[in-house]
Amino acid sequence: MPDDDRKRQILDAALELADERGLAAVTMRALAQKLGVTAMALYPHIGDKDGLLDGLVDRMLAELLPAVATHGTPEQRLLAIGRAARALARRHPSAYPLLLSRPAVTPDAVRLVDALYAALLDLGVPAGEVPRVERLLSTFTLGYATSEANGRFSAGAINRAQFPEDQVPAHRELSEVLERAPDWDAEYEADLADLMLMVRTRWSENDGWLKLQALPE
Amino acid sequence: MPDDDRKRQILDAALELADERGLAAVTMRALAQKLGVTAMALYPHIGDKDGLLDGLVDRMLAELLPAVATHGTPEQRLLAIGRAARALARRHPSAYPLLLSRPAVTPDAVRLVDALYAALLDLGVPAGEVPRVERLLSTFTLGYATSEANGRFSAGAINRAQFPEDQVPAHRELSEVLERAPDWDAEYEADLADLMLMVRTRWSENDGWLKLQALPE
DNA sequence: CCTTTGTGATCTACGTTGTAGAGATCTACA
DNA sequence: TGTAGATCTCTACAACGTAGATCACAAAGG
Repeated sequence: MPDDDRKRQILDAALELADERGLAAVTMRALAQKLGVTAMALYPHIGDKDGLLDGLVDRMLAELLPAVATHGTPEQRLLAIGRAARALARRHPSAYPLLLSRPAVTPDAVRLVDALYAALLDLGVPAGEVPRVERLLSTFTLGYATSEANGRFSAGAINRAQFPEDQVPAHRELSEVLERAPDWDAEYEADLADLMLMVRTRWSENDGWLKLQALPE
Repeated sequence: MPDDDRKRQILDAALELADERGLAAVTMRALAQKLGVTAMALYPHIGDKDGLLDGLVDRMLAELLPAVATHGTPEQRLLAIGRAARALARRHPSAYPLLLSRPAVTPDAVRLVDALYAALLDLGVPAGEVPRVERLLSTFTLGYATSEANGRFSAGAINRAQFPEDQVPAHRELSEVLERAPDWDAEYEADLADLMLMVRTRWSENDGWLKLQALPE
């Protein structure tokens, strides 16, 4: 039974490696060298490469956990986690996308989800909808930072010019807006605000204000 | 200058391979064997492995493009694209996550984004906010299917039991709900509905109804 | 007819990856 | 001193992406 402290050392080094040189640079050999051992020395601690990546997910979630607060309004608590998630993504842009692609079932992960459930319940979201809304919010949060990290966003302006403009009328109409480089921090904050508005509008503080209309077929 | 038909043949085979045996099974050698040639024969057509994956992104976006409609209300048009995106993810669960991790700058990609821009403009979203809202919606759509494909969602019930229940009070409160296996189709539809509600609430059909409050610090 | 040209595919080979398997080294307690 | 258990090392292998050189063959020009 390997030492758990050693495992954390390994995961810390792996995360550092990912931060410095990208996820692709996290190879068994490179990681081992950083720790002054052989690649094979890692296996008893982390299982295999997949186990290492799962460990990174845990490691990051643990880093996110302090953002869970018990004081404040439920909305404040949701926002705190949302903001902490983005801060985490900023610190570990290469590793963060792993959160989207690997299920997290560690105690820390469950605790985090529990905090989100609790906040949503406090906000007035009916129990039957809470897990769904949690998935909606966490999916957005993880997807957004993943998109940022992988450059999905920042590649629009390049080849817009090479288009016959009448094929992309909306782009033309928005050309002035599209010139400006977005402020991603402000954008994320605005997104959070909209999502909070959505939750509030839908369920709390306004019973009967709006009824969800049936969606058009 | 290699033949473009050949390139599409290769991409079709690669997508099929990914659908059948997962993205990890899409190796140069395996793909070449499926086509009855050598691995090196692929290079003139697709560049390199990265080019192949970019090609898969294009291939999938092309498959999504027919969902772009010019008739119907803007809301109907947004929903049509959202639903088509999920159908695409169902058809190509292994390859779909690539859409989140690779910028798409092909003509097809721009055309798709243009359709989303146009619908949002028609819905009354102010020009300055349209790109942001497009990113919000597409991020959710891509992230959701990616989460589904990678099993991020369907792993909660397993180890909830092994917890000291007082550490996860919200889970306990929701235990009945969490027992039920979610209907993912219905959930996605409900998410789309909520996001549509968000857009409508925020900008259209209700000027002055709701003012976005400043977010708590 | 032969030759040239060019486009694909092939063959071989290299460095890197994850990891299996066997052995070495060290610690601690009898 | 000897033995047990844990930790690391050494060696080796199959599979990966791909560089470089070669080859097959169809179309075009004389």
